[in-house]
Amino acid sequence: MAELPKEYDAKGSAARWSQAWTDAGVFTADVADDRPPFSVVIPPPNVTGSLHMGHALNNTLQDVLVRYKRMDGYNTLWVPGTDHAGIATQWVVRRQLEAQGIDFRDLGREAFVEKVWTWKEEAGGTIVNQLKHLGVSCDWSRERFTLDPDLQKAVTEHFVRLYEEGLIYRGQRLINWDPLDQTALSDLEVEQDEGVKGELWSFAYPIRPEDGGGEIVVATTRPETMLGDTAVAVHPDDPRYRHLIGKTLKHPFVDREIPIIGDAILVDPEFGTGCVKVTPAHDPNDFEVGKRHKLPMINILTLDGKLNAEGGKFAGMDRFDARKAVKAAIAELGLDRGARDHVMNIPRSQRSGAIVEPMLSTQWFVRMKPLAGPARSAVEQGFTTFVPTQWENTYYAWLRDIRDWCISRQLWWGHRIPAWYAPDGTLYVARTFEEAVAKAGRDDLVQDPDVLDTWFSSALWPFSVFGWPAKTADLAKYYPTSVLVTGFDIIFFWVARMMFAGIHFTGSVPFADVYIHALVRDQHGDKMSKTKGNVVDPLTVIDQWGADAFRFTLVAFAAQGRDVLWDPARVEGYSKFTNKIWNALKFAFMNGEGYDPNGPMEDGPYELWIRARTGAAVQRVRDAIDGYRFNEAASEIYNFVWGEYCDWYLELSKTTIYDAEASEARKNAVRHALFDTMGAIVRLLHPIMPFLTEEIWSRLPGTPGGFVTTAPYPKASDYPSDATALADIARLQEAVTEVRRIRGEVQIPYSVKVELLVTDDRLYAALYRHRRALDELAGATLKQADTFPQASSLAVVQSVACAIPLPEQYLKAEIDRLGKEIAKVTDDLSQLDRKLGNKSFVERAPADVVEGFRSKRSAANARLAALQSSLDQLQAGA
RNA sequence: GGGCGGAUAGCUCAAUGGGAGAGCUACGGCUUUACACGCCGUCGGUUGCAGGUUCGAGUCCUGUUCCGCCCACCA
Repeated sequence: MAELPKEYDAKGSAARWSQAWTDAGVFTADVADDRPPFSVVIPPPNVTGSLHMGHALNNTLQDVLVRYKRMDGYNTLWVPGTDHAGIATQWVVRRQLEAQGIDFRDLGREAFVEKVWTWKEEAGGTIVNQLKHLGVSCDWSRERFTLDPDLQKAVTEHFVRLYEEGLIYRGQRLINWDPLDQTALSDLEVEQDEGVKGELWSFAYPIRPEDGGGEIVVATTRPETMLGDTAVAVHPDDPRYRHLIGKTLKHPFVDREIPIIGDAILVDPEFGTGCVKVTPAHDPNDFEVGKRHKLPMINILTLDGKLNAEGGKFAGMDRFDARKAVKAAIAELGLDRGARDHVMNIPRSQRSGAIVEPMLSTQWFVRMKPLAGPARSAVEQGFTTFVPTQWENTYYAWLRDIRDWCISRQLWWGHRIPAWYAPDGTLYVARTFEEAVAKAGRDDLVQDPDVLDTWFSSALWPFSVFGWPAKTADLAKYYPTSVLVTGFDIIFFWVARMMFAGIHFTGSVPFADVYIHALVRDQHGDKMSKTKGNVVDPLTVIDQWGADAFRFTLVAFAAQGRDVLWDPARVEGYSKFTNKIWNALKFAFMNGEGYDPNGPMEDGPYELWIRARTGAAVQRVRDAIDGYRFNEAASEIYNFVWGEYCDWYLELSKTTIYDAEASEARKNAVRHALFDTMGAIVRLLHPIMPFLTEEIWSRLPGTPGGFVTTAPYPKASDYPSDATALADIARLQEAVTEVRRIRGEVQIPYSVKVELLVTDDRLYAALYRHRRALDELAGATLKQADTFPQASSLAVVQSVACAIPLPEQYLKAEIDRLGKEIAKVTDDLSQLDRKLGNKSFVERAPADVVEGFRSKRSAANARLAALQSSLDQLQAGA
């Protein structure tokens, strides 16, 4: 038997096996392999990113599925890759340049993009390397980047086709403008800062003297926008103001006359003064009013958030300075009508944090309604299933109320919009410049300077990675993919968009299942964030406890529909699990000398038992993974390994190993069970703990060789059940546990052997076969007896009273124990009596349920009687 | 304003309508020859609250409180 290191070397194993797998190309999928495919595309992390807990959880769960399916005989492919992440990446490089005193704008577009590429080549591999530390089994030969030439082609195709179908249009709309990044944003990229304390400030617009004079009071949270007001609206049925509709106001600062209009949709007469200032170019509601009433739409802001020439004397001021200045100027004119506290939401850019301005702007949009419908019904009809299903409602709700998607971004890093303009402004959308020139019949065309929303390219990921629009073999084999594993935070950003893009362009849903996992939070349930300082770095955890323990922890935490509350104690605990397994292996090695997998074997009851238990565990683990109940899979393996294989089988195996009279065939059978069960364990566990299991597999005698990662996943049918052995060992376990409890409570150390006296012939005969086990596991010597000595402790096994003779010193403790036990059983019994005394229960409950309670009652009765008589006897003697 | 999720042992979490469990912690014992990163045992509960359905509710229904999240244009 080969030498086994004293401890498991997590780091060494990770390095060794990662390399070995790569060298052997075991994760490289063969498109010609005609076994059924199982394919997954990674949610591509930002190329700027570094691995955080969310990535770790996400990729561990994918790896569990992928490794499981690979072992289980599927042609398995996991496509890795990264996302170019427009805004985020542009910022990273922009800041680096700023640190060198360079303004990226001075560099010019081409040079800047060149810089970003250089940076990407140098630093973009960080997250990929970090993923490898986690042990993911991606097919790196198929790694993709969303700006790869092929994927650019796919994005262009996507855009052009949608444009040709009338599903993409260019138009002037009110969009979300980020004055810091100076780009438009989609609705999803804007977050609301909720419950901000602000003020609702009122001022008066004077009514023209020729319209009768007087004033009308309006309120606003953004005073500076009054510079863009082109109307004041009242409710058409409001008796207070009805008569003013059609009259005109004089703007106090700019040379403009403002009509009073009636609008029943905008105005709630109950709110504020019942009069609303209308700024169509800077408020979504007002924009609609502007369209309804054909009002002028006056943009008062520059792209960096200052007042433009329309701002009159406030022109050039920053928007927030202008706010104060406008208020002051109004007050000077005596038009200030006071302010009151007001709690409001402030829209901020998800990326930059800047306060977003609604701004009238010409941008590119995707018409969503026609695309959303099929995406919805595909899920409704079950072509794609969300796990847990509750997320389907979230998905439906978003698609139901969807609005058009603003896809143009005023950035330099990203997919350039395939649209060209002639000098006269005529627009040509084409796949290439040449195609545009051909369409235009001239070559003095200028390409649209904007790039596309990053998510516009991510939407194609499940098929662009396979070469779409080309009809590749990979596309035919691996698309649609089997499952998408992702977090709920990008159901709208990504999942929904992949759904409609996939359905629209390929005619089929991009994945059969969507498994939605939770967020990783800290121990207190708070979101991890750099500002809070509660971020846990996965690489630090891996470094300290090893990737196996880390992955096991993540999987054990991944209960459906629950957030993961990170608790460092759990990793420590599971690192002990790796140690436990290693030591079990060590035990097998120490006693495995002479093992011959093909030699004669004679199984004993314990071998039959562990085989049956293994089969049951295999089935439970398979069921759990099949149902995406990852935490259950982890806990089943944990309990089986620790609670059955180690706690029971290893101990029971000693009865043969240490038995000088046991035959070689018996010993060989035990060695086989030790190694074979370990072989089942490492295969069962491999998807969760890839390195430890590969390390063990490589050393395990009796395996066919090769990697565990390509070994077949255990099947329950390989481990036949055996009802006799199960019942037999259950009885033994009951006896051992009973003796141990008495030892524990009466405080008899194991150094003191006890006798277990049995009068019942059948029980004695049954336990006799296990007398060595009783000795080994409970320190009890089995003896047949006619009567029990007065000074003894009571052990009840299978409702039969047995006795453990006790030296004088333990009798007091035994009396206490019996008292407590009697109280417990009495209580127990009274509940059972109550239940079974209930006529309706006995009549209406299913027979097997009633029968179950009856047998529990008779067991409790027997136990109580035994306890009572034992106590009586002891007290009589005392 | 609408919607979703959660609330179970000190902590983190389980429990197809059939007597509420596990791990960790705590407490007691054990240097038993794989493992003290261990072994054996014990304590610990009005399942947020109030109703209802049912022979039977942590589980289903109604209401309610707290926590978290998502969506939404009230100036």
